[in-house]
Amino acid sequence: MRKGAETRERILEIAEASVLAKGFGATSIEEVIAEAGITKSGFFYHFKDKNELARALMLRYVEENDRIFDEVFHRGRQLSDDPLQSFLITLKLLAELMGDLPNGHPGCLIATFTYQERLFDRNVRDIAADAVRSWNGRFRDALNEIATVYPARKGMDLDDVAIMFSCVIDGGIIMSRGLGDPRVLGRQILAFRSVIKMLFAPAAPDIMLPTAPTAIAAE
Amino acid sequence: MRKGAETRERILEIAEASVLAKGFGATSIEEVIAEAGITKSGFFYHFKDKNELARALMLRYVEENDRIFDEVFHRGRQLSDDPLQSFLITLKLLAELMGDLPNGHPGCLIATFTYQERLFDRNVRDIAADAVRSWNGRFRDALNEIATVYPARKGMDLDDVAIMFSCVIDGGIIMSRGLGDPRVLGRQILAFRSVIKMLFAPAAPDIMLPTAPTAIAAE
DNA sequence: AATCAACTGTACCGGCGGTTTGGTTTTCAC
DNA sequence: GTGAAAACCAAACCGCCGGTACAGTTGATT
Repeated sequence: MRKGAETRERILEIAEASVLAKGFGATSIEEVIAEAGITKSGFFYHFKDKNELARALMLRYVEENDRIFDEVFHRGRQLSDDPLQSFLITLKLLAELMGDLPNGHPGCLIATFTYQERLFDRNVRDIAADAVRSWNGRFRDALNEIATVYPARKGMDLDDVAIMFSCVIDGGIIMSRGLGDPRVLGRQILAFRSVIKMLFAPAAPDIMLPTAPTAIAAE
Repeated sequence: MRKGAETRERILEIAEASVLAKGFGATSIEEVIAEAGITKSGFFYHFKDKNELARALMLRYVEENDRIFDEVFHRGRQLSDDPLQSFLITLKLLAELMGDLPNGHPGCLIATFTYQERLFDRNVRDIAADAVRSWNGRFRDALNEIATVYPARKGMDLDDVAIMFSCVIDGGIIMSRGLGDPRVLGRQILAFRSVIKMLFAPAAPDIMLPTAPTAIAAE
C-alpha cells in the first residue's frame, strides 16, 4: 500500500526523465523497468498500458508545477503589498529556481507532448491544455491586478503578455538545451521581468515606489 | 538522377510531418514509405540509416529557415532605411507568415530534436545548435544596428532580447499547438514587436520618424 | 488464519523496426 | 541504342517491444 505508491513514483520519475531525453515513443517500458529494478508484471500492475503511463506522467507534472507556482506567487505576495513589486519578486524567484539547476531545467513535459500529440488520446491532451490555460490565467490575473494600480503601456494586450511568459519559459528551456547553456533560461525569465518593468513603468523604469501608484514622471 | 532528388524530397516532406506530429522515435520508416509509395529498399537507397534521415531533415529545415529569414530581413531593409523601422517591418512580415498558416505552423524541428536529443548523434545536434546561434546572431545584429541610432532602454541585455525572440517563436508554436489556437503564434510575434518598440522608443512609442533619430520627447 | 496489496517468474505472441543482400528497371550520357 | 550508373523492388532477417496470461510468492494488515 505505501510501498506501492513508492514504486509507482519511482517508475514515473524514471519514465519522465526518459521521455524528456528521448520522447515518449522512444521510451521503452523494458528500459524503465530495468532501471527501476522491477519486472514487467510489476509495471503492468501499476499501469494497465503505456497510455496510462502518459496520463499519469502528465497529471504528476501538472500537479508539481501548480505547486511551484502556488508557492512562488505566494512568496511574492508575502514580500510586497504592491502587485507590481510582488510579481517582479515572483519572477525573480522563478528565475533563480529554474535557472540555477545544476544540469539545467529537466524539460517541460507539456512541450514534449505537444510535439508528439498523435501518440496520446484526447484525455491527455486536454489535461495539458487545461493546465496551460490555468497557468496563463494566473499570469494574466497578476497583470490585471498590476494594471489597476499602474497604467499599462498601450499597444500590448495583457492576455498576450501573459501567454508570452509561458512562451519565454518553454522557449528558454529549448534554447538552454539546444545551446547547451543552462543559464539561458534564467536570463530569459529575467529579461521578461525587464519587459514587465518597462510595460508598467514607462517613464521611470528604475525607480519604483511600492506604495504610491505615481507612474508618470520626467525621465 | 532528377527523379531521385524528387523522391528524396517527398520522403523528407512526409518524414518531417510525421516527426512533428509524433516525434522521431515514433516515426516509423514503414509508415513513411507507405505514404510515399515506395518500398523499404527505395528508402535505404536514399538514406543509409535512420540517423541519416534525421540529419537530412535537420539540414533541410535549417536551410529553409535561413532562406525565409534572408527574404524577410531583406524585405524589411528594402522598405525602410531606418534600422528600427525595417526590423519592425520584418517582425510584422514574420507574424503574417507564421501566423496565417491555415493549420497553424507545422512546428519547429529544432524544438522536437532538442527534446529527443538522446536519439541523435553529436553531428545532428551541432547542426541544430549552430543554426540557432546563427539566427540569434542575426537578431542581435539587427538590434545592435538599431541601438546605434536609437538609445536602448537600460536594464535589458540586447543578446538576451535577441534570444528572447527565438524563445517567443518556439514557445509560440508550442502554445498554438497546445491550446489548439493557430493565431497565438502570430500574436506572440506581434507582442514581441511591441516589446521592441517599447525598448527603443520609450517616450513616444507610437510616433516614429524613419529618418530622424530623435528619440527623447515628451509623452 | 485469512486477506489483500504488491509484486516476481515464465512463457508467449504478433508485429514492427531497422537493416542487408541481391536482383531489376529506369534514366541519361554518349 | 547501348552501356553504365542511378533508382528502385522483393524478400528475408533478427531482435525488440508492447502486451497478455497466469500461477506463484512475500509481507503487512485485520
